[in-house]
Amino acid sequence: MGAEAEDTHADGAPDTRAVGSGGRPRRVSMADVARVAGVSPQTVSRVSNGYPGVVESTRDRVLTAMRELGYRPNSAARALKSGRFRMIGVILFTLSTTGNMRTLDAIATSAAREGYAITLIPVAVPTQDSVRGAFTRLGELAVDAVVAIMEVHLLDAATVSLPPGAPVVVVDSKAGDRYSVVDTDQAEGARQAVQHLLDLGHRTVWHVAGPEDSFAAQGRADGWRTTLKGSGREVPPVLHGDWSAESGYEMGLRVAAERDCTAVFVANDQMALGVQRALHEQGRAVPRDVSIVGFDDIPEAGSYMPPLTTVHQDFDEVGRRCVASALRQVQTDSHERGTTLVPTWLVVRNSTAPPSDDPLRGS
Amino acid sequence: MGAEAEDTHADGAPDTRAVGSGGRPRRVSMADVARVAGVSPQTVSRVSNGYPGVVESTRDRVLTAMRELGYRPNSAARALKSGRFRMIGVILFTLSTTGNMRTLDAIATSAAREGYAITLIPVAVPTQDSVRGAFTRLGELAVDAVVAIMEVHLLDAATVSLPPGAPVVVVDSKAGDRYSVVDTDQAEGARQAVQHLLDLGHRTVWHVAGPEDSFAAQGRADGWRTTLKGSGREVPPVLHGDWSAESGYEMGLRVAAERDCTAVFVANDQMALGVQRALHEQGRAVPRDVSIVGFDDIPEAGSYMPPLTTVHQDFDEVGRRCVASALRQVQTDSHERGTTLVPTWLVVRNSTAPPSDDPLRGS
DNA sequence: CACCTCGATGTTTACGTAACCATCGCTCGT
DNA sequence: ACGAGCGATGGTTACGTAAACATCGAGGTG
Repeated sequence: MGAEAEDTHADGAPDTRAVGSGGRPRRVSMADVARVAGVSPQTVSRVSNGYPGVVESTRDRVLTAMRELGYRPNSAARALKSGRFRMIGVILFTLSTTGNMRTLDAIATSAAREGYAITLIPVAVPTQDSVRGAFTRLGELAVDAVVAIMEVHLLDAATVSLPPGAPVVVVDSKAGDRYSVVDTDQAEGARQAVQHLLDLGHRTVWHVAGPEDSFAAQGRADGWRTTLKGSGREVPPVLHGDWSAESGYEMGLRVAAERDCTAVFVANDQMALGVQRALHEQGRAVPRDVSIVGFDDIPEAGSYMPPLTTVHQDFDEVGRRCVASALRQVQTDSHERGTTLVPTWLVVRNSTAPPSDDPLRGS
Repeated sequence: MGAEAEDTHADGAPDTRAVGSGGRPRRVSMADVARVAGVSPQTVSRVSNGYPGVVESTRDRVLTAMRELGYRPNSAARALKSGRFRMIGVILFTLSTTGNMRTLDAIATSAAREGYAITLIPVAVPTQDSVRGAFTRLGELAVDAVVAIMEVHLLDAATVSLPPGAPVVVVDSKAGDRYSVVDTDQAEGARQAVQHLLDLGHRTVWHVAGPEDSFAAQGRADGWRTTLKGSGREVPPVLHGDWSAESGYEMGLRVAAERDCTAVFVANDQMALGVQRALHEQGRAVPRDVSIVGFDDIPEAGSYMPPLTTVHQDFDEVGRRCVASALRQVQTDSHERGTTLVPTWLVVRNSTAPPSDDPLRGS
């Protein structure tokens, strides 16, 4: 429906308003609909918002008039009056990491189900109009709530100033004492990965971590360390990558040089790909010589060579809970704190096996 | 800056307005700033928008008052008055394909540079308030322009009704006769891939395509077919995947069964990963027995085993041109048509080589 | 020296909506 | 039968901003 009013040029009947050069047609307003339907603008408002207290016949008349005129509510006016935008802002540094992207996707889907749209809040992008000496336009973000996918201290330092009073939900951070925090249970995920390798009989497990300033990376490294210590195992030095496959390759070379190493837990699947390649190039077979467990369970993980055993992150659930918390705060005009952890689970594929008795390996 | 006014509760001086339960503090408006600065609201407006015609001393006084009160422009009121939202809507079905995601990222970055934010327009998501018999809230999208990342016929069929009169830019589609279309030069990219393989001495090139309803997939398949025919080569049957590595694996098994096949052009890098694995499992070495060229040049492509030769898509440039066209239309209140193609280039890595003289392969 | 011009600033108004309150007409209870 | 009560609808107003127009004062020109 609505197609017949979609294109004012294509329709048989020419638009009644001036469409001439530059003079925009001035959108159909409630008053127009009210006039055609023979009711007051207020009744149109009630119908438009689905409020009760409008008799069926009147409602039909209004809806017909709306269709006829191609009426569309003016969200600016509505927002001005109601103070609500039906919009959630998502603030992040980059879309180019799988985790951010999938979290965003989940948030958008979940929000849409509640009738909320998503605005991307760009960060640290120098705007051109700064030269005009005016306040930055990006400060006026028309959002009812904000979901930040970043470490809290980065959020604090960010150049955006959040709308005061707007609820904030944070992903990928601690600080549950200040905001509502939703996150994957990084430590538990790491534990699942490490325990799986220990159960297979590996003496210890190496770790290729993400960048040091990432809270997710820290959480996974902590979980790895804690699990090893809890089992009384030796804790090898941490190797830090930057989430990229390329950095995984570099760390993989380091791992390959450690002839003792029979098992590696890699903090994300992209780096795991690089580790696999490095091991392969160095003649160390996966999983015969070295077992690998990744993190994320990206769609491609099942197509690695060999298919990657990895910790599955439930991004959809993270998104759902973010939106749920944000909207709860918006609707009750309250402020939530505390941390919600979303469970992970291990997906066992072919990159892990018991350690072999390879005579090459010393001691 | 702004931190001192960020939290009305924390400050020493209690807010002069009622902050009680539910009664929100009513934001600082231009009138408030004007009163404090001792000027008219209009002058505040001029300063806020960076308009000329305000003397330096007055401007300073206003800016000081703004800072003092923690003033933030009300975008709803601004949009209501000006009719502009400084917002671009991006409409797409899913974020879960690399191409969509990277295009979105590029658009967001490019838009931010111009002071525009991005709203994600979800498609075909059933909303809860449909039960209320009201118009869907998602129809009121507050955007000045729309970028659609999808085939045009899908856009037409989509459940969203675009704001009438708003400029539309389309990616991944033909229909330059109706809209402004920006896209990667799929055919040329395919040509580069196929020509590279032919130049290496391969007799012909097989093709693992994307889904049939994708315009990008069609464009790449057409480019492949045209290049082969142009060189008088045999055109093998097209194999269709769905962009996923898993589907690439399935098609890879089919390719591996074709003992004649020495070269494959795969329509994206994820599927190429699957093809690699299938060939590997079937004992056909890459690139010795079969050469592979992918499409996209995702960051992981260099970490495949072997590193993948692929066609690089310049997503950033696509995003830039989308935003440029959209904003040009917004600012001049015009309607652009025509197609802009963004060049691709071949990135040669290790998955391609001249065909070997493997005796297994018949004549 | 009166007048004109132009730059700086103020005043008025309308943008489209929804909350609030008023009004109107009907039904139900006694 | 008549008023209370209630459901349906209308009238008024304010949300915060920016365009259009008005005003005011200073400096230049004849």
